[in-house]
Amino acid sequence: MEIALARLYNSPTTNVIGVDNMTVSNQTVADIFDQCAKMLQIKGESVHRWMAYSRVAEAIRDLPRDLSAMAQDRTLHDIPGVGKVLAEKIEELLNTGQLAFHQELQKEVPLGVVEMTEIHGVGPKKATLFWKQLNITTVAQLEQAALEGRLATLEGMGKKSEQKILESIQSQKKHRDRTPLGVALPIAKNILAYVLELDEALHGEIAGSIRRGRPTIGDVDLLVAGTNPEAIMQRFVSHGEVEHINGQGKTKSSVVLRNGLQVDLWVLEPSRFGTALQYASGSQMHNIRIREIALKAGYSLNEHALTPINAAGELLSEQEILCATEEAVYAHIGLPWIAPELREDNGEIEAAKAQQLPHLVELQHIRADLHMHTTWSDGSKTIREMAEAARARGLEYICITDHSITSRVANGLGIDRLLQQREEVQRVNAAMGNGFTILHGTEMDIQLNGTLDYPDDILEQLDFVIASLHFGLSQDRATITKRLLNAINNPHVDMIAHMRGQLIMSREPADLDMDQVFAAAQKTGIAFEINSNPKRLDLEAQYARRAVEMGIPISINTDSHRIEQLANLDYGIRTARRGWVPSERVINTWSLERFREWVGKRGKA
DNA sequence: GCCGTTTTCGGCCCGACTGTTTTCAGTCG
Repeated sequence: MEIALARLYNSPTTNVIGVDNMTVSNQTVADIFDQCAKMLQIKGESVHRWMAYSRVAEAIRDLPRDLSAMAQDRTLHDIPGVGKVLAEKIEELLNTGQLAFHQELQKEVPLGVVEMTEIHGVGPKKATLFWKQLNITTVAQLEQAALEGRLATLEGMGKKSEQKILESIQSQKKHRDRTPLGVALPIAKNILAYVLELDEALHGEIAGSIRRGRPTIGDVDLLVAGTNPEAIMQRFVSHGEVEHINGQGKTKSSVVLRNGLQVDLWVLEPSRFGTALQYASGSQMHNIRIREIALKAGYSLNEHALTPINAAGELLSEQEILCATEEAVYAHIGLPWIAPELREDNGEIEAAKAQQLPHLVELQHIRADLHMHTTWSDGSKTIREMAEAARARGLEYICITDHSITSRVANGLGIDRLLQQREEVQRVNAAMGNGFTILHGTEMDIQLNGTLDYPDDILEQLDFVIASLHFGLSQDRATITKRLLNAINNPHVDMIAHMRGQLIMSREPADLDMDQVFAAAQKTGIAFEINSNPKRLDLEAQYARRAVEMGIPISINTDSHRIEQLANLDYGIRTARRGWVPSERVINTWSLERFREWVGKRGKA
């Protein structure tokens, strides 16, 4: 996990004293807790103490509510890992914009030393060594010292270590951030396929955070079952995109690609594939919990096997249990298989124990795509071409939802063209024949003042109405929330698309008051979209989960502007599964009849 | 610092790889 120091420093909340009318974001609290964890670690505090801060930071990042709202409800203790001390620290941050404990720590450990530990190959011990021995307190100073050969003279260091640190600093300058899922997944598939071309590589899986469906990826984890690890590893490191080999062993190797992405490969014999896949899929916190449960059941669990432990606490290695599948791993410790997208230690283990895991939506459950564009606005294909492509992908119905008039750059439709388009939809529908239906809808803009682009008497005539925020996304919280509520409260609007307006790693989400938004949606019965475009993946999983818990319907759509984008549905499904979304709650898994009935009950024919 | 069909204290997962050692510490996942 990387700490975004720049973001933390630039956040006004850390510099302002005595703020009362300023909201401290969840992100800021998480960043400060992460820094506390790092500083405690450098200070040599107990691993359990600093891990407590790190765990809570991670939990806060995945929270679907504002900490400030939770503090008012007195529900901070509901966050796993938050006890008396951390709840008080969160409240201090929310109330004052700063944390005295954090500032005290900074007097003992310079933040530049924390920053050094973010360099690959530099941990708390090395960072402390450079700081205490050479008085180095910034990454720039560390780079200079490495160039001058001063690091190699230290105890426990040598020329090779110095060179590695130098390379890490320089490579980190090129590639600091995480990688979007939409970039990492195709690369992972490509490299895995390349390795599997080798006869000795029997089968494999993409593991890690890609398998869990996270919207951004730190590194790619691959797993291969095979009989000749050396040959498989050699094949792996000889892939054309490999720029640097971090390490190459018999069971694990790690490389860096030309684009800066790190890829790790584990190779195990097929009989151990299940334990290895379970291990490599993570998350770390899920695995810690699973291994604790294994211990209570009398086993030590690692990536190779489940090993029984006798009363004296000794491993009975000769009795180890091999698992070729993940199902076997979970079964041996008394749990049903848990879908990888749920494995974040976010309640999935408790649900598994209670036999209450959700029946998650799958790609093949989807019968319709309710959000796509054509040449009528900014799409590249005609209604007919989009329909044919959707039918070829196995869908039963689609809804054409071109932009409305306010999106002038997207050639948005005025009322006249919207009505003309309806006639063409009817013509193409007839031409398509039985067994496939094209619905006519719109993706209607919500104007800056909250006004909708079409009047109610026009909306009434459409099969399905989407409302979207496309601009003015940096309005203040009260303004943009009111604007969105205006759309949610219109009975003719059936769905809000890509609600928060985020673009992964390039645009922050709008500052919506999500408590108000969810409450309004629960009242009106409107659906929320999970947009499958890998640049959006909006709603994010934690909000999708909250929607499910509140009974708000979900729709998973591609927002396609080109035929190839229809395949993006896979990303939306992964996001929905991370959000614990069961298929019966997804309106486009329903038959056309049921879907029409649902829309009809919302106030239209 | 958290947590509890081992509850208010004593626990809190497990192994691979590298470089510097000469048996292991540090880092990473």
